[in-house]
Amino acid sequence: MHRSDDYLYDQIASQLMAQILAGAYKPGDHLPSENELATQHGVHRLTARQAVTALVEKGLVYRLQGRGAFVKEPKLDYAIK
Amino acid sequence: MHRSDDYLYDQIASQLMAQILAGAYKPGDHLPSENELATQHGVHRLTARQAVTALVEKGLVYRLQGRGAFVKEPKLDYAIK
Amino acid sequence: MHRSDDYLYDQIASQLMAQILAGAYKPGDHLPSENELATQHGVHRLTARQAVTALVEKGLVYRLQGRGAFVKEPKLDYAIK
Amino acid sequence: MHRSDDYLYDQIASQLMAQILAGAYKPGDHLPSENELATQHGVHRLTARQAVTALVEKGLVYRLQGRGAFVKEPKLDYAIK
DNA sequence: GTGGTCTAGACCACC
DNA sequence: GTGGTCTAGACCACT
Repeated sequence: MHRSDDYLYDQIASQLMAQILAGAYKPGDHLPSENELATQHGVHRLTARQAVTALVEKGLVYRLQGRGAFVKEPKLDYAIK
Repeated sequence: MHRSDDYLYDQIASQLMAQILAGAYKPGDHLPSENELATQHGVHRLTARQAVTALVEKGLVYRLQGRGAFVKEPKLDYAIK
Repeated sequence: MHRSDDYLYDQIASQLMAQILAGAYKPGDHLPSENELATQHGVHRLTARQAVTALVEKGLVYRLQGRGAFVKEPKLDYAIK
Repeated sequence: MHRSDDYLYDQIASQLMAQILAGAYKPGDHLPSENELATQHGVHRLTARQAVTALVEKGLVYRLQGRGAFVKEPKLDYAIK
């Protein structure tokens, strides 16, 4: 098990999650693309991608092929985590 | 959506799954390492890793850091899928 | 049916083909990537991609996933076309 | 406290350090990978890794994730050690 | 022009 | 010696 934020992708994921929870990205909003995230954070696209994947696994966002990643409609459960 | 086996990792995953269901790898058994799978199939380790990840997501195997990947004890649900 | 060079991708393909036949790219050589071709010709990457695809279909080059496109060893048949 | 060169990794580190100070590896140069060092010296990769870590701690080299280890620009301080 | 897959090869964390 | 992360950069599938 690893502590959160030990890794680059965790840091990026945490930051995005904070922005989502703060309402900077609202349900249905388009997240920055993997390329944008990579450029913004100075990492490779795959690392940015891992961050988005982490949020998908947390149930905060979903991806559409060829479209991008979007904020999910909150379900009661992710305020609890 | 993509058809199964369109991709290399799907092919490897399908083959491993078949072997697990056929009993070639039994619950608790150690799967070949990512490096072995990569060598056997002539792919990069990451592609082999994606195959194992697919099986993890299907609930057929689990991973232990520094140890390897192992066949799960079957639960009633994966005969159904 | 369309006349050759009606389309941008045909022009790019023709140019690449000329370079290959002239020996600027030799068998086994790595062609410029789709991104490079797109930038060089000021076109969308998809257009550059179509050019390379045309050469693949002509049998002049082959692609390797994650590697790029390479000039084929000439076989008797492509002098005929 | 241990005497230098009591351990394999110290011997490898000393050797690398000598090569750096002799200019065989110059500032910015890429050191051999951990795997190469392990093979060259017939040791386990972890041992090779410890050697590089020792040089990092001495301030002679730095590591970049996914890239390798590189010789540092000399700063006044490592003549002192 | 996005996300999806793949190659190549490195270091990191753990057993 | 395994899986985990990361870089670099390519092609693939889809909108």
